[in-house]
Amino acid sequence: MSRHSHDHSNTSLTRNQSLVFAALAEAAGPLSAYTILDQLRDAGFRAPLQVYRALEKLLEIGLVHRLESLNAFVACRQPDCEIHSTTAFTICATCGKVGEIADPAFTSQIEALAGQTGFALKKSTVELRGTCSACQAA
Amino acid sequence: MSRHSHDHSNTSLTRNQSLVFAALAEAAGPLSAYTILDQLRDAGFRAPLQVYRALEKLLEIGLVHRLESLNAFVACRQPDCEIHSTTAFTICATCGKVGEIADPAFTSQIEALAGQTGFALKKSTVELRGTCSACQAA
DNA sequence: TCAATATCGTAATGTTATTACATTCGTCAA
DNA sequence: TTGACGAATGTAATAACATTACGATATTGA
Repeated sequence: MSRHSHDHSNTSLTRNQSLVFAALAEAAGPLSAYTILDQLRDAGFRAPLQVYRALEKLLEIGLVHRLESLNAFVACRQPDCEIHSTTAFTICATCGKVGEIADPAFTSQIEALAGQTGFALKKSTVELRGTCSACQAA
Repeated sequence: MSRHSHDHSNTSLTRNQSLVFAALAEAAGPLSAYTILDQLRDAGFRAPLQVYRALEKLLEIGLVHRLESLNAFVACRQPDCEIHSTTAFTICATCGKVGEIADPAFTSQIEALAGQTGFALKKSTVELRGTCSACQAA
């Protein structure tokens, strides 16, 4: 195992991993690790580490993203996020919902930008804060 | 006052603000709030809030940046960071040093990307993790 | 001077994440 | 089948990061 494929199917999750993923998949927006913990008390979760360990695995698989600017996590909404190396997240200040934008041209530009200074890029964090179109309309 | 100019001169800082800024300006890399606190014990700092309050002001002025993916802070290295609305940070995994890249074309592309989905962009966080050219050479 | 605003000091608390250690589960080869 | 090994789990304690609350002091401007 331990292929770094981000294929979202055919990966067998453990019970804890499934529970954490389900919590995120059903949520309207990002959840903190401790919010997940609280939601899973009834399922037997007792300690933060149970959540963090599941998250670690889910992040590795690519089923979940971490939002650095929120210290929170979201389920990946893209069917094939392995194709697009860089995902930009839009985070609405009003409704809290998170969107994912995967644009190959954007990815290239980030790589080019890093390349200009000889920086060997490993991972990009792009988080855009603002107001989503729905909330602007309202 | 409360102009949102990012002009780095002609702003009068209080004692606490100056101390915090000096700590960051002299550091080789980003510092956490608690590291700053420890460094300023001798100067009379006793509590985290003294650091956080100074940082809040320095961030507002634009003298300091917050690195979300590190929970840490750096002094702004650009003479005129008000011109470039979006700064991309490169964070070296080896030496810990942080670089700032301000590219107008990149800024435009991020704005365009957000615009595609009708997202009203307020603030962008772009943090690139990898290895700087110096550390690759070594 | 007086009021308004910004800053400061201190303590307590809240939130996020990790370390340490012991145990259990799953798989696979001998 | 057994037993060895790696992955996953359970639990407690602690570390690291950040904010709330409250009161005092300083600065500024009408």
